[in-house]
Amino acid sequence: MEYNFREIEAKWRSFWAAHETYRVTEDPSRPKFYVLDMFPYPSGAGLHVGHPLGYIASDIYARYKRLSGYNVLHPMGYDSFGLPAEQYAIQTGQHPAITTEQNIARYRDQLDKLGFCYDWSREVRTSSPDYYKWTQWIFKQLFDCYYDNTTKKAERISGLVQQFEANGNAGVSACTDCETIFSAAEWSAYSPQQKEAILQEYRLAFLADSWVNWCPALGTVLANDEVVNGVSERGGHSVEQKLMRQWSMRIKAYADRLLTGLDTVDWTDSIKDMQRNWIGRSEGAAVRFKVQGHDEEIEVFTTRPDTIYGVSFMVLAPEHPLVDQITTDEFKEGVDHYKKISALKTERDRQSNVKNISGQFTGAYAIHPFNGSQVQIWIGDYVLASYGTGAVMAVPCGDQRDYDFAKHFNLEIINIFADVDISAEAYTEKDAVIAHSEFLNGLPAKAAIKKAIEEIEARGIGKGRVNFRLRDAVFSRQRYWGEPFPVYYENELPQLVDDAFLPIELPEVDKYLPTEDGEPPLARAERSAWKWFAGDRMEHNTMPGWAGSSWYFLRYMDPNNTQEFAGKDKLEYWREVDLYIGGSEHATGHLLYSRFWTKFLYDQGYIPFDEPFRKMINQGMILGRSSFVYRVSHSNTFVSASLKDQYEVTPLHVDISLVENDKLDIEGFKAWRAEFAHAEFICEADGSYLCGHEVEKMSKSKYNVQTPDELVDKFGADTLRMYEMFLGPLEQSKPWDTKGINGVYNFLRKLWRLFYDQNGNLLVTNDAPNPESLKTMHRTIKKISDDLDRFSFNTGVSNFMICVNELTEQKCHNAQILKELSILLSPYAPHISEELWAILGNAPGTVGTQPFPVFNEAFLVESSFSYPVSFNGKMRFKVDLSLDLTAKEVEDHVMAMPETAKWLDGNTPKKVIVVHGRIVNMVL
RNA sequence: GCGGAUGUGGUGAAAUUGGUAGACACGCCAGACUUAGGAUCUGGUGCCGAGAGGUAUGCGGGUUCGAGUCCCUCCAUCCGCACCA
Repeated sequence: MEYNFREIEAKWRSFWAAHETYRVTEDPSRPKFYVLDMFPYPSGAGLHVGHPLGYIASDIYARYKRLSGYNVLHPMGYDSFGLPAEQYAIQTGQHPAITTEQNIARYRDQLDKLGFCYDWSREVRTSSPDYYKWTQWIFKQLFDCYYDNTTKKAERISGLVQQFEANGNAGVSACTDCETIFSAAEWSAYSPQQKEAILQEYRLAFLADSWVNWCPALGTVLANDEVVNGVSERGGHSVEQKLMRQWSMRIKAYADRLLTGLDTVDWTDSIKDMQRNWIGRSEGAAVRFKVQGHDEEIEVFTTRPDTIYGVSFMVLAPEHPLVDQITTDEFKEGVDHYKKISALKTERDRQSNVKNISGQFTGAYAIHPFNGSQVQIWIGDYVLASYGTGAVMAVPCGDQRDYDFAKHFNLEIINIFADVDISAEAYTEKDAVIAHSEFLNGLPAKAAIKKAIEEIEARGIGKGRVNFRLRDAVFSRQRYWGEPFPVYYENELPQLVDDAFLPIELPEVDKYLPTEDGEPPLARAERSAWKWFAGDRMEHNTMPGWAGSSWYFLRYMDPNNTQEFAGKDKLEYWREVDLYIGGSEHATGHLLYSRFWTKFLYDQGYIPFDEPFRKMINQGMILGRSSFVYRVSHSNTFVSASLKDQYEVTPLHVDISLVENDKLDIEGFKAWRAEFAHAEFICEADGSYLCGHEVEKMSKSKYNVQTPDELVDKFGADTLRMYEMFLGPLEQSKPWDTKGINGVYNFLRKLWRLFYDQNGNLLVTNDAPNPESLKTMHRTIKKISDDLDRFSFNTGVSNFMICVNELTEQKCHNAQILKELSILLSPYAPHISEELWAILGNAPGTVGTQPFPVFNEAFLVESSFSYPVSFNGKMRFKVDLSLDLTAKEVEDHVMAMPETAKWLDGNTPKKVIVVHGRIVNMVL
């Protein structure tokens, strides 16, 4: 009887479903373990073989932890709001909910085929009203809180208002954009509109006019992490800077804690560093410069206050609010022109023209706060409006960009470094001694920075300050398929919808496009289309994709709770995710936002932990292996790979299903597309057409997508699971190649043959296991658990192969051994393990809840060791010696051997190193 | 430019603490068997060499009895960030 994976896998899939084998409930008597996958966006293309890589690893680990006695939470769901379903809706008019539903069904089917042990009763979907009710609820809490720098946590706005009423805002230390200082009396005199405008500058979720990444092609704003190389991450459309009234999240408030929290989690250095860079903490000082002839002052941020005597000019961002005020009539035209050009430039243009120095003098002068000299004020787009104060003090001798700017516009360069040559470039190291700088003279940079800040503060012209690159995250999108805000407007004041009326559900609209006047799609909804409506209008924006994914891991703990986002007892039991597996592409998006929300919910006492993901592993990307045919230019003739250099050719992607071992299925190719029906071929000598190949990202457009479905169909889920693990270390990215899958398939068949012979006779015996087999088994137990503990799934598969090879050699069909092997293998290959477990006479469906086999070192004890004997570190021969021999006895034995005499060639070794049970080395 | 990672056979890779480099598998070569199968079994397979042997973990150096592993210089590839003051 052959290994019939089709029958076996179908049988156990339905058994597990019928018996709810993987359902979990809270159980205080057992320790918990939470294993989480990054939930997928259910796209129309379905899963390719790259997607399940991480899911397989986490599934193996979850099963391993279950065997080890843990109560394991291992859920799955869908990040089901998003762009593709909406684009499809725009094109076809079909409601995105329908597309989403279909895609989810396809995903579920594909996931089920792989035999994952998800507790599907806990499934979440971000687009389900039962779920986004709580996304809206969390938004409300963020709206109703501010960040208090004194208590170092989020606090309620009502407390802030009390402070304003009692003392104004002078004594409040909060994370805010508010620069106005007001007294209690002034506060109470403000109109409701004015009060709300001020509160918006404190709220953690707030409305503000801000410079945003506007993507005209998508008709929406994008967050910084959604803009890559100056174009939109999705679709690659150009992005420009625009001042718009948008919802934002004051993530800056958490910058410091997001940074320090990284020290407490077990993530890779690369992800941590990406987040650190993204947060971009820099220490320095804010210094105010007076503008000659104006009351206004310009504040700059610098990390090098020690170089302040090197300031020879100042540069403002073109968008800086004071530019118009200070520009003199003479330069007005030039400044206006420059501002216009900058505004038209897309983000990409600004980035790609790094070496293009441009700027414009404003005609205004600032007064140097220490030496009183006049410094020209310029505008230039190398200064960013959104970083620091949007203005810099230019120190050409110490900053290369300032240096280049000064050279280009022939501005003064003052050298304030002792014994440093700056004739060719700026000196940017922090190790020079400061000169020509009055009270800073003779100090090395580090001491000078400290001294300069003290002096700046003493003179009241500025302050030491820590600045972050991290910007507040834009939180609204001009889209249909996202969470509606629980907000309505009265006299243009945003009002929160009462909890009792949540969720605010998406209203039906006639079209999914923005309105003719550029309003978001929700503006199309009739008043009656809203199930709940108040005020003058509802909020028309929707939340971004990262809203729902910032807290989904909490909902799995209590997915059907209608009273809370998750019950206190459940949160207290499951706590943070113990193991999170997913791609590293979310380093500065999802992984930062979910940490932010977690810290906020912790501050407000809703959850008992402030980091969501204790340990994270980032699986590598599985790349596709694309195949190419080579079309001779201006013809319908294709030339085989080895001959292509003799022609002028264009490579074309060809569907990998038409190619086997680089050989093209010519008839299939002709039938593939009408344009190729009459193609001619210039072939190899043997008449075959060879394709070229290249490793690329897997994508539909490259025709290199391999779906798991066809492989499951051909080889079974257990084989695919093990093969994906066998490919190499989980974290490494690797090209997909099915060549080796036979090896894994053969392994499972070989395993099967330990149970049945070719004629279907059961071979299992019940006699006592022999010592050899026990040794094999216990060595395997040790290796498999060690491999799992260090997430080395690929060597795990190898060790199973070694084990089965050895047992086959030993003709071992012993029930006790095979029983342990079935348990051991069940995390990797759950279907066949259940089958074998049942064959051995155990209760069906219970292999996954057995105790993990106990390693007994006694079976491994060896009496002798084959010592490698090396000379000057080169191994020459081996000798079997008893492990009872002492080092001296080993040495004596080896010295007496004829082989030793041969290699010594008459010499006496200077030294003989004997490491007991390891090696003998002679030093000549 | 800054930060992170990775370089080992024809291929995917292994070597967890410095101790036999290449486990396991693919592929390839030779053979056996046969109900000719994507089957199974046996032997071989880093490179050079007929062999003895030599040589080999990106390059070059160092530490050590002994280095893929530790230290230094350099090179290449991949990923992330990038006018961040």
